[in-house]
Amino acid sequence: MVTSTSPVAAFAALGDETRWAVLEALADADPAAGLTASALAARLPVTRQAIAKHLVVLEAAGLVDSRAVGRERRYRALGAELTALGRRLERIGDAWEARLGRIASIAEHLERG
Amino acid sequence: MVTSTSPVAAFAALGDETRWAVLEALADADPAAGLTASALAARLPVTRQAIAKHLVVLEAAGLVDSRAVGRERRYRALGAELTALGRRLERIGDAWEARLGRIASIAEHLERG
DNA sequence: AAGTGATGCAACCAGAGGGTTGCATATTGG
DNA sequence: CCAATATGCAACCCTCTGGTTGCATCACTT
Repeated sequence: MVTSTSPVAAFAALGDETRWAVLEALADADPAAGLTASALAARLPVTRQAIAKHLVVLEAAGLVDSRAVGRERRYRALGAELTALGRRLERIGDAWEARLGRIASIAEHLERG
Repeated sequence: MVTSTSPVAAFAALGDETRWAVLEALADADPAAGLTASALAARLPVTRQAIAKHLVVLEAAGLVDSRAVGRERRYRALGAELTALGRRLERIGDAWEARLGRIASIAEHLERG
């Protein structure tokens, strides 16, 4: 797990429609090659610079990968990180539900005396 | 599934530390009773009004539940929604990874001739 | 060597958002 | 009925952020 930053940052990163559009475009692209900021800007209705900023956020959140290839920089979507984040959320939710279950069973015991 | 709004809104809601603090406080509380905005404000270092706004966001995102009890309003954390959201994320991540796997296997086939 | 295309950095703008204070309103308890 | 407590609503402030334009830079191609 290379998940460097806090999950909260990752959720904040996922809390923006444009960023999802970027992620989906990256997921659609050839993972081996990746996509450049310019290529993404061609597909989406915002400037290259705006895309670049989103990519910074996504990379800081660990949801995206980049490598320099000559004069361009190729980005890839990291599905595994998304999966890990999802599992984390799932565990937390389950824990909360479990607590609810315990309370319910205690209440049941009390009722029965 | 009562998940009304878009998942993006839910992620945005989860992209704030204070909101996590609120959620955790709610998860710690007795689920049957819940907590009021005032009670939460007593536990956290922000105003009741700030808490109230966060609760609006969390409820709109479907992560929190509320019911009026006399003159007060009790909030509960909905762990199940969190779990569902987590599963969703997991599925998307897995799909992206699967695509990566397909590409890899195609490449392998091509190499073998 | 020169032109072209891609990136990076900086300034700037407008709107959203987290936070506060203040006040009005409603409901409970004596 | 009256006082106390909890909520709701509104205005306001400041920061963050998504977006833009403009310019400098750097690497590939011819």
